[in-house]
Amino acid sequence: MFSENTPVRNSLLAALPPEDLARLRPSLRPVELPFDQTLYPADGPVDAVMFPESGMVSLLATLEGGEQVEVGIVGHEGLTGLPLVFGDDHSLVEARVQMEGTALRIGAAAFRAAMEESAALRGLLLRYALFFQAQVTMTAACNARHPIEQRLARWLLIAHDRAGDDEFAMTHEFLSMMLGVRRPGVSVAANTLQKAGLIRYVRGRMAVTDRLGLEAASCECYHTARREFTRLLGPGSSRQRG
Amino acid sequence: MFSENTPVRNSLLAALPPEDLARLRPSLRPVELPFDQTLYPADGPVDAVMFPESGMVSLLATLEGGEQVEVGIVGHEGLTGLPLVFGDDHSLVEARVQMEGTALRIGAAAFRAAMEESAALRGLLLRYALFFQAQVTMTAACNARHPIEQRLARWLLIAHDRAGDDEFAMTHEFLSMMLGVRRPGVSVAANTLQKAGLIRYVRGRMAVTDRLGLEAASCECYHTARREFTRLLGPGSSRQRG
DNA sequence: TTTTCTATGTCCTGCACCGGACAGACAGCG
DNA sequence: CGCTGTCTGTCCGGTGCAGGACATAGAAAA
Repeated sequence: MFSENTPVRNSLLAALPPEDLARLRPSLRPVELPFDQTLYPADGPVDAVMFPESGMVSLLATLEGGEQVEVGIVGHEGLTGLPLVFGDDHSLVEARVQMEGTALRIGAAAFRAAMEESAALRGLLLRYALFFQAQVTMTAACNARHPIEQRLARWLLIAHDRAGDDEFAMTHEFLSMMLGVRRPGVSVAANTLQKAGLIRYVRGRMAVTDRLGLEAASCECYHTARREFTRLLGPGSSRQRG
Repeated sequence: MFSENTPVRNSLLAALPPEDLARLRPSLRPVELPFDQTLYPADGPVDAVMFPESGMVSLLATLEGGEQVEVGIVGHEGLTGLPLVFGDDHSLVEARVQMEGTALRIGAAAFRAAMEESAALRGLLLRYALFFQAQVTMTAACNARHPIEQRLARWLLIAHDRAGDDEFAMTHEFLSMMLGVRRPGVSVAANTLQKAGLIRYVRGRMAVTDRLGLEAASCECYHTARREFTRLLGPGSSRQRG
């Protein structure tokens, strides 16, 4: 569907052995990820796997009353449609685009076939699934114990990692939904971070001005998840353990 | 290691085709799960998979400062050592026995071999992994939004499911650690549930007296997780989707 | 320019829960 | 029997955040 020489910008695909990637390529179609698009709804069918090349997708649990809580984030380092990796075609959570971008899409049937063909793909995606589990685990602990300001810092770091730019679009209103707190709560926390010189923002534009300071202001959950990512999917992780 | 005719009381093993189970049996050893035993530590190696036949095991994330937050629970319906299912031998979370019981244990190497041999085992355990993910997801949302009383009710229901008895050992102190709240907070919530006639307790003995009422008092998270379990692992779930 | 919309800052009240402390109650043990 | 340890109920002050409201300030539209 696109030239064999086009470099892939999704880390998972990039980590595949060239032959495995080559076999996968004909099934991969580039697609846009427009802001606010729902890739699949909560408690509904999953018809494709997306490998983002840019942008950011949130996974949101929906509670009765309709309120949503973010439990995971996917960018160019991962994939959406995780249930398909497990051989299921149904998702408990909604996948929604939070920063526009592009992705490579593969339909459920083709994906299933590819998984059966390629042991490298299976191993890699299972490691990603384990990382994602770690992310959700840290979110559960974080939601239970950490104050807004630390969670905000964590979220901004994750967004910064995916944005590919120090500046990106982001309102307090939006952040409040992601963190599951009130909007003024975000304003106060963001103000504190801004006064500390870690970020700058005006009307929906957010900029990270002191990355290291922001890391120090966040809870450990960010680092724990990143360390887990590196262990499972970082350089040198493909010669495998168990 | 034990007679081929001994019925297995672990739901996952019981759901295996007889031939697959028979092949697995020689590697399975019955072990005790004494109260408070750590099966594997946080951020440490996982050397075996355990299929509990009774009792209950908590998975606990540890935050800096040493405080622990429960993110998942395993009983006779599941297994511990989930990273081994993903081809990894390391766990971010601690697995600790919270209600004594027994389990069937299989070492990491034998488990790995069994996974390679049996497609049924792989499929089944991947579905369990997906259910477990749902459990952690709901916990993340629940920790973010639900008050102590509802979370307590949810936890008691989960414990009740595993206990195999309407009465079981359970102190407020212990519950407070599991829920990540103060002990008096549990006392107040438990008192409310008791006054409503849903539970009874004295000095470390807890009894569920109105199961349906307790379900009504809990948040939806309990039902959501149970529905997901039924869908993935309940009767008739083995002829597979994707 | 003025109008309108959206994003942000700020204030209020109220509640859930924290951290800490303490007293009563029950159980096991000498 | 009393002693001791553990479990539970309750109260304190304090805080973080909810729910709600309102003012202000950029930005976009007219």
